[in-house]
Amino acid sequence: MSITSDVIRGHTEPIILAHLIDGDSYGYQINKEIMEKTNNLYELKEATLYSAFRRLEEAGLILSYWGNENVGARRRYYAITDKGREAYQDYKKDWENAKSIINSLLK
Amino acid sequence: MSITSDVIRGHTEPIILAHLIDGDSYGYQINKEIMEKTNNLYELKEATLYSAFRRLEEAGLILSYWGNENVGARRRYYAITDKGREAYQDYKKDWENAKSIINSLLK
DNA sequence: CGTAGATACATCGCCTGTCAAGGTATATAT
DNA sequence: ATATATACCTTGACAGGCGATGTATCTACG
Repeated sequence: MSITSDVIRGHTEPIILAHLIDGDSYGYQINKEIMEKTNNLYELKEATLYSAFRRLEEAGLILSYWGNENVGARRRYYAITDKGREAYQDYKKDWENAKSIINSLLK
Repeated sequence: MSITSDVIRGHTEPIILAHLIDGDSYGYQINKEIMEKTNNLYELKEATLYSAFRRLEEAGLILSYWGNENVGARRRYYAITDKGREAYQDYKKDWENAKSIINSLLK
């Protein structure tokens, strides 16, 4: 059983940030690793991924630069900023909070 | 710290169903009890609540009837259906699932 | 009596994140 | 040649949440 769009809403950004905490990466790879991590239970759709990158960059939580591959398709790498790390901690608190609220309302 | 709209998305319906499992109720009361249960951390907005009622009723997960109050404002009561109970169990599984997926992606 | 506040329902229209569909380009394998 | 994998990106539709607004009833207060 996979995860629904509604439930995932709002978690895309923290998921990306969490990934970037381990080091710079690029869209295609982030996508693949998330699928692997979840045993294909959750696939971040490309359109969702790229629109999240735009929002994160505009908010100053990540920054991007082109890789200098001389073979294969070009890659746009993303790096998390200090502001991004802070935001991630906030996100995490929100999530812990939301979890306990939702848990208390379902039974 | 309250809960964000994005994170709550998709949980409104199961929250209402969970409430109705304990017995029939009406909008205003459901709203109040949810606030109490969460110590005012989460307030289901009225517009959200009523639109969820419409969806749930249209999907056959709840049904509604007017109370026979002879004083005060009229109340529209809601009751959960068998189909609603089944749907609630599915929702719960989805939630357990989503929780573990999200947890595995944040750290 | 007027008015404020609680109870109770409802709708309209905007906002925002997700995603299906479509597109581009490079490299490798058959 | 053609398919597949890698890698990026945009557009437009969709749906749920919610601010704003409206209605009606009852109680309390001065």
